[in-house]
Amino acid sequence: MLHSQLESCLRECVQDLLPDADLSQVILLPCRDTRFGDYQTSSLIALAKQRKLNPRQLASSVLEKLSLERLHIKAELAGPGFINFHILPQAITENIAAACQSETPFVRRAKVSQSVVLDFSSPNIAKPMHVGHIRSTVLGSCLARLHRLIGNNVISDNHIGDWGTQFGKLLLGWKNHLDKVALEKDPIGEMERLYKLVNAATEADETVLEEARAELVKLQSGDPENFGIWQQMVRLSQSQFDTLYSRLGVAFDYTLGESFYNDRLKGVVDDLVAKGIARESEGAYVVFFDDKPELAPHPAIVQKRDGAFNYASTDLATLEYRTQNWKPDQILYITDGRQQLHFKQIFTTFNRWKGNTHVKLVHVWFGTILGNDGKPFKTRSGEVIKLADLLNEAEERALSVVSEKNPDLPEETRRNIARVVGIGAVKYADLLPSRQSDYQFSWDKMLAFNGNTAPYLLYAYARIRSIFRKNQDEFSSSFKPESIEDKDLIFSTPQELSLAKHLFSFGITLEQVAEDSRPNILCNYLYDLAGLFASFYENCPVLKAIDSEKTSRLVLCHLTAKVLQMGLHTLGLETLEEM
RNA sequence: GCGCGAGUAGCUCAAUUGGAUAGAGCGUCAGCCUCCGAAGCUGAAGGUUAAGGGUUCGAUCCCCUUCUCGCGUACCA
Repeated sequence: MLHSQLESCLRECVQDLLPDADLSQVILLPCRDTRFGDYQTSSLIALAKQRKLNPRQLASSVLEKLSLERLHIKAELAGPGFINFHILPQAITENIAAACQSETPFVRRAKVSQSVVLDFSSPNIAKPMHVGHIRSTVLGSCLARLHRLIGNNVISDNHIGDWGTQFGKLLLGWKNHLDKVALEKDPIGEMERLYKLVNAATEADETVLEEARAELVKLQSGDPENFGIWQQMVRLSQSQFDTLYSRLGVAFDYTLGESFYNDRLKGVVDDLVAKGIARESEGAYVVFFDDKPELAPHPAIVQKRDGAFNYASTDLATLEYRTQNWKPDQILYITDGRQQLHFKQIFTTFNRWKGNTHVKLVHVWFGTILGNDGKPFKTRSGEVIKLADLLNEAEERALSVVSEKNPDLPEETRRNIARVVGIGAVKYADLLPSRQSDYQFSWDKMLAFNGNTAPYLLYAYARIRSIFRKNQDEFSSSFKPESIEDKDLIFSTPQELSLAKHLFSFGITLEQVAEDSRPNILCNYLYDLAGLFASFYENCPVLKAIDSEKTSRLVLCHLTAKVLQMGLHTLGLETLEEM
């Protein structure tokens, strides 16, 4: 990989000159403004400053020591102490030819494979998955794919909400008001109806609430009848989840819900109390954070006054289980930003409880999806939007667009295109905004065929595939990328050069995404790639070119398609041969 | 009150975490189909990055003050 080779060279030079320098501070990045060069480092300015050296002088001594002939890169000193690097033509052909040999071109596998646990999606039993589950599910599965692609070891775990006080009301409703026909037809809808029914009744009548509590206590103490009903509710819900996950192309290695940790909760709290981490306060067991100013006003309850456990105790038990059984290097929790305080409490408590385990705990939080009015996205009547309805509408809208643009395609083909485009558009629209900000949901923007959208990227891919179909039909020539050598290649137009160089940055982009769990960086990279391809496509005829020019352009098409496909798959999108 | 976010072109959003002249899409205006998919491409106009101060070679980004909005803040997750 050109970038990492160059960065290593740079670091070696710095080490020779300043043996005690922290090399992780020496960073090489693709140039923002390509007029200056292809790669740039500004690290030497900072380094010189720390040591009270003249930045330009330091940069110039580094420059003298750098020998880049082997890499075919030209370097120059600029401004207050930048070094700009220009990729020479030989480096481009060599690296493009090398990429042709790879199954995953331009991707750099991790030197040391990390073990990463991802906690995402986490829907609740007996409730429909709704718009609020999109971001966690889409972002989480994207990160899982990303870590696998760059060579990490991934364990995804769906921590479903299958235990809690709501089951008292559900059980009461199930026993007294269950409509078996409705349950058959729409299990989640029926369970939701039961919950709402009983919930309303409890508000009107105190005794109903008592009955519900009694059912909950029976469930918790292992009453066979209630346990059996609960199992049914879990099974019915899980099958609905599975339907949605399959539409979304999402899979989990484990589904260990809250109930899995039931029999560990008491032990967790006992241990916390024994170690002096939690203590009794106002009847509850509570962890205080007096030594941490930001958390001092926010103690965490690990066992409620009525003796019940809550999500803090469950999350601690879960964390203990995961670290003991899976020994991960990192655990990523992909949830709503509103849980920031909760996870700060959990992480702090866990570190105090288990000492300094090496596991890195990260709360990957995200903002809210808003409607056109800038308020949380709801239906007109104020209801939460169900995920299934959202996906249906996305596919319907996509189908009507495809049918309008391409009426001659058979219906089955159009439906498949609509599926890929519709679901892809939902996912892409969710991953594109920087995750910590809220974003405004818009069908029109999402399914537009221009701008930074899924359809635009899928279109770029489909156009490339169309070139290869035509190449075979009309020219009956077969194209074998694996037999390409650098001497077969020549790139001369600015469009070819920009496109080729942008391909080189795929690997570093993936690493940046993994570093901060920010897929929008990948979205923007792919959008730029598609844009560069589009202008290459306008300016550089492929099939009409001859000899090495044609080969070179076919290679660029091939690698662009490959990178687009890898990138889109990482985001969770399928690709289409035609659309 | 405290904490976490957000405030960037008319609108919706970016900006490689301190880099050189802040970028896209929509909308507006002007061009490009006897040419591999026009679902595309090229160009123009549009900015005191909420306001003010500070740090330095350099600030949308870091620090301080102020304003506006969202979320969280002892027993729901």
